[in-house]
Amino acid sequence: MKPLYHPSVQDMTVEGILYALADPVRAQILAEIAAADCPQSCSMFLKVHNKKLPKSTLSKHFKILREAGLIRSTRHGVELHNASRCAEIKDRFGGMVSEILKTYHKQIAKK
Amino acid sequence: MKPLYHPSVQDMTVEGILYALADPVRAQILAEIAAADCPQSCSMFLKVHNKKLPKSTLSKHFKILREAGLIRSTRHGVELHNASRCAEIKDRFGGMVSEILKTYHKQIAKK
DNA sequence: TCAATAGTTCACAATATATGAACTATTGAA
DNA sequence: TTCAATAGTTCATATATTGTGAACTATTGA
Repeated sequence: MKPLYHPSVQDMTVEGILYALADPVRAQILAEIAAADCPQSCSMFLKVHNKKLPKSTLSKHFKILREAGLIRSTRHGVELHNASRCAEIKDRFGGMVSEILKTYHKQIAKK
Repeated sequence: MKPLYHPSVQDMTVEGILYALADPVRAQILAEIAAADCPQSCSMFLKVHNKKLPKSTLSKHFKILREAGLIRSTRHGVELHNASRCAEIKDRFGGMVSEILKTYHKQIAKK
């Protein structure tokens, strides 16, 4: 299988991150990955979110998060483990990303 | 002329703001409006940025910022004055928006 | 070897975007 | 008043992007 592309921190861009997080589904995926204490598989979201999304769509969401630099995906057997890169990117983007997730969280809580 | 739509703060969304700011041109427009001490016209950007963008495109960028809730546009004679709504939205979104602009600024400075 | 599972890629229909051209609104001057 | 100039919007449409079912690849365990 083609290796998964992960940008280095210096190749990441603000616009790439904002594009990735402008979709509430992706923001929620990142929030759940960041909140979990172990890496999460893609299929976990299919189950948790009740298969509302086709898996090709979910796969693409993960790819966008990965190529924006927000998550790191590593293969473990048949599945991918997705971990947040928040710690790694903190110097350059961390405050922004956590503000975004925090503000989404407030918005969801309000509804 | 059709009145310009401005959402109330409670009708604004995180995704709408991120969508608007995921475009570096729009982020720069907002940064310049927020940094200026008086409201800025749309055509000012045409001049400052050397007419690199068609005015229909620029008009659309302003509309997106406006309808995301980030700027307020008021007609003064033949032109629109655009002012940042940062103060007004600070409670709900201010930290996020200023982090985004700050992070863009760092990115531009680095290049 | 084969079935099961996880995820990706492909194809393409549906949707969104950018921009030149035409249009509307306002002003100031003749 | 009319008219030209200026600011900005809207329209039409060509181009690009997105979402998704179907087909495919990779890995594992039986």
